[in-house]
Amino acid sequence: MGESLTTKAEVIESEWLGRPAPDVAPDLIGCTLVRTFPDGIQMRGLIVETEAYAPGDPAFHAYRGRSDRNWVVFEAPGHVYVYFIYGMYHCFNIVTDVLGTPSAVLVRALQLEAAPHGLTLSAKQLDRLAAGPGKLCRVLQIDRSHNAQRLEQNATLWLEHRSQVWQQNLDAQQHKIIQTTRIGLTKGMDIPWRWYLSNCSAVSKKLPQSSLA
DNA sequence: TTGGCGATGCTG
DNA sequence: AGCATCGCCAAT
Repeated sequence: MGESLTTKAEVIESEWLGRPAPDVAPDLIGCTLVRTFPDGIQMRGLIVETEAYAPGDPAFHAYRGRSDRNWVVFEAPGHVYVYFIYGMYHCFNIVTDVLGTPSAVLVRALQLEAAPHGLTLSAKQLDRLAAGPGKLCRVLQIDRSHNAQRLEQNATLWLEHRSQVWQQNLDAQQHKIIQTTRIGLTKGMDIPWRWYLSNCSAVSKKLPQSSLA
């Protein structure tokens, strides 16, 4: 009974990520990011907001070619690209598409399954802990030491596919995936490569530039 | 409720 | 100099 609804979480393989970032980014909404800390404790969060960065995109770090910072986004799908910004934040990206084609998805927000150990939080407080790319990295303790690592099961970071229940709810339009323009950019502001889960309080609240007109 | 700005340091 | 950010504080 209920067998079809309790199937084990399926790990996302690099082959699944071997597509253009604007195809992968919406598909990652509803998937789960799993972080294992050095002490073995795991933290899990539903991906609720993503942005795509792809060749020819003036907002992409790789727009002007390979550099010491961005070389990882030219690697095979399934690598992690972490960069440091504004002197105090890290941003976590998933490398997609084929080897040699710079392509990445910025993971902007997670809905955490549980509060970090020792913290007692309301659901609302919990939803704000990883609501934004910098906050996400802070709570998951992701920094440049994770750059160029591979996403695979039992590594420090890996991905799991949408659960059947989540997919069924999406199909039944219990929730929706909204597409908009990206956030915090001075170039490529017209490209609608941001996706987020509707009615989710774990999505970052900031509005894209284009919605200000 | 919204908007402007400072903190902070790496990158090209 | 500019930046794929965030939280504070002032103005509304």
